[in-house]
Amino acid sequence: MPDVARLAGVSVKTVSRVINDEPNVSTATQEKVRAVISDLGFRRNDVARNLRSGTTSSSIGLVIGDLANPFYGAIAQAIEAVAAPRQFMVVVGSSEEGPEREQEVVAALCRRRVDGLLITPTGDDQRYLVSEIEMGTPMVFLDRPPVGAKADSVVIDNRRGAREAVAHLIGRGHRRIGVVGDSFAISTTKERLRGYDDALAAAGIDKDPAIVILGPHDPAQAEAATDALFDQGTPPTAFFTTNNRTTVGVLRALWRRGHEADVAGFDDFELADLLPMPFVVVAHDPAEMGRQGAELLFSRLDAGGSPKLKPRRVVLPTTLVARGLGPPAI
Amino acid sequence: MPDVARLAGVSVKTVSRVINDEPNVSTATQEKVRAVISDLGFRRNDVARNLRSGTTSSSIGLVIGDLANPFYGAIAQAIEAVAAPRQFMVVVGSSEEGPEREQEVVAALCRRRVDGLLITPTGDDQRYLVSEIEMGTPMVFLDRPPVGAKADSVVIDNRRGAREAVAHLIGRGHRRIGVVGDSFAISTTKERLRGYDDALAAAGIDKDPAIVILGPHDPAQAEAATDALFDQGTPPTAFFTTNNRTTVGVLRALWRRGHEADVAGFDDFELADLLPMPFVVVAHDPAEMGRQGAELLFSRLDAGGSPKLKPRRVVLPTTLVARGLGPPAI
DNA sequence: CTGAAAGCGCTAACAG
DNA sequence: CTGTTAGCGCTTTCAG
Repeated sequence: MPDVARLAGVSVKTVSRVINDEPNVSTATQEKVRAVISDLGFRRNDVARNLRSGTTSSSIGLVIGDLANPFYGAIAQAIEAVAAPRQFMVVVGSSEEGPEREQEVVAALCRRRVDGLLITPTGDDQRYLVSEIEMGTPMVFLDRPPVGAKADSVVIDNRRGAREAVAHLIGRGHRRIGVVGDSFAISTTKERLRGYDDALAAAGIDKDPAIVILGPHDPAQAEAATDALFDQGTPPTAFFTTNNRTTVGVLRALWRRGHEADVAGFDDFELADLLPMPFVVVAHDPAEMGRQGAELLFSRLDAGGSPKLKPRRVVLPTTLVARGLGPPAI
Repeated sequence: MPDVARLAGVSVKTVSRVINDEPNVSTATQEKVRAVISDLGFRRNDVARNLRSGTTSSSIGLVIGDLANPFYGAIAQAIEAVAAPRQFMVVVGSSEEGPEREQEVVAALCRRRVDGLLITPTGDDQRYLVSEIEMGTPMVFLDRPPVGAKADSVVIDNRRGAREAVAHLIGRGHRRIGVVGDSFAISTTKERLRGYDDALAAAGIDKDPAIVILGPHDPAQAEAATDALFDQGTPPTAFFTTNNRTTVGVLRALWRRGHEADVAGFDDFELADLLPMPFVVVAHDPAEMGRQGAELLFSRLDAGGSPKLKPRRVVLPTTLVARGLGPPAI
């Protein structure tokens, strides 16, 4: 920038004025400066700019699980769509590897002084964030609320969605309903299981822990778990699955085995409508989660980031939808 | 940091040494400093740090299309996985809205002084990047090579993959093979179409432009295009589709119409194996594309970013895979 | 082993 | 309309 100033025969401040479209620069000077700028291929350094003005880095951090999972991809996409028009960039870090990684990523993002954080928590303890929150970094939790820290969150009505799904299976005459779900350490799994319990209790059905398998994290593991359920004891006549990964696995196993059971799964997914057997899903809108989370974060930022506004919590609705081909399962 | 120094009774340089694990600090001093740091909740400001040391921001920019598309999601995920162990963050910007947006995002990323760029180009003209490349910003193009600029790229063997797919349809006896594809402005569409032409030519079949529809950008549009092909003139007996979006649309239409034609589609996708009709896909590995692209970028960075190493080009292979249920279509 | 001074590239605050 | 001076928070350089 001093180079530009020298060649244009003006002061650095004038150059600064020109590149920031500030008023009070004569048109002649402007043109001279712009000419030199394009001559030199000069580009403003936003890092230094933000350092000086101190307040904003015009970037938000996104801590998220596997982007290859369309669920997370949709969230990320929606966030970027909200950030872009505001000239904010999104810095992403994967939390998939576990709670330690989550903390590392958050720390790295804070060191870079992102203006705010959007977090899909992995661990079940966010106390490590309280000091950060108190220091005034706005953050919004997506999909799962923070544990041990007060912050905004956007979540799904997990319990109700699960209850409706399982009640639907019961309504179809099932009394022995197995579960194939992701790790119980994940709070959404817990909530969805609570909905399962609710529905059983409401129908006066005793829960049989032997047909509840928690842990499978991808379709292959869920498929194996389903087989295990059939190969020992009295198999379930229907399955409830806690997310799209496990739903896919269970459907695969059932298809292979000749569709021996009904299925109700949490999360909708593409092509669900074209799978060769009927089932139902608890549908919701991941993009809406990203969108609302980002809006929430920006409303905090616009409000000047006073950390003492009480945490807001948005709960997104679910709907039970019939999927798959064949006689509708709803 | 001056605060920390004062309270610890040392100089800022010593604090700097401690937070960077530099040698030559007595254990006693270290402990004193660390104590004050955690007392104050001090966090190193990486922005300022990078400003001074000038060289690296420890971040790479990713300009990519819709992250909600699993194809792009897989790429992004793989890139993050390569960057994370090197302590690099990934700053993402969506290019989906078109070439202008692509340029804006790239400019914003460069102003932030990312160390390198990974780009999935939207436009068909990257001449705007030559000055940036000459200034020494390493960049790698993914999925499509740059036009009008010299840079590394990782692409798929589009032409060969398409040729094999269409040859396969011909081998099954088809001579009237329709195309439903994304915009011809996208270079991958062009290449895949060239493969289609190759296969027809090799079999001595005349191309009928009336059954080649280019433009559909999502499944719904592709579905409508398929219907249009059936509702006017002599319909094709088989379809070639240029990406997973259009494949899904065509399959939807065919299923609705009672599977009146064979299909070969570019790109594999989840659950393809469970769809209720047989078809083939040109499979490849998007994650591998992201991984290799990121590795390429880092190898440039490690090499000090000398812009004059000649551009490398990685071409990823494809395989023809039978998908769907029913009598194998391969 | 430790510190003082200079400065990264830019903008804020105040002059002219 | 334009310029000068300071300084963002840190690291580099060189001197103790």
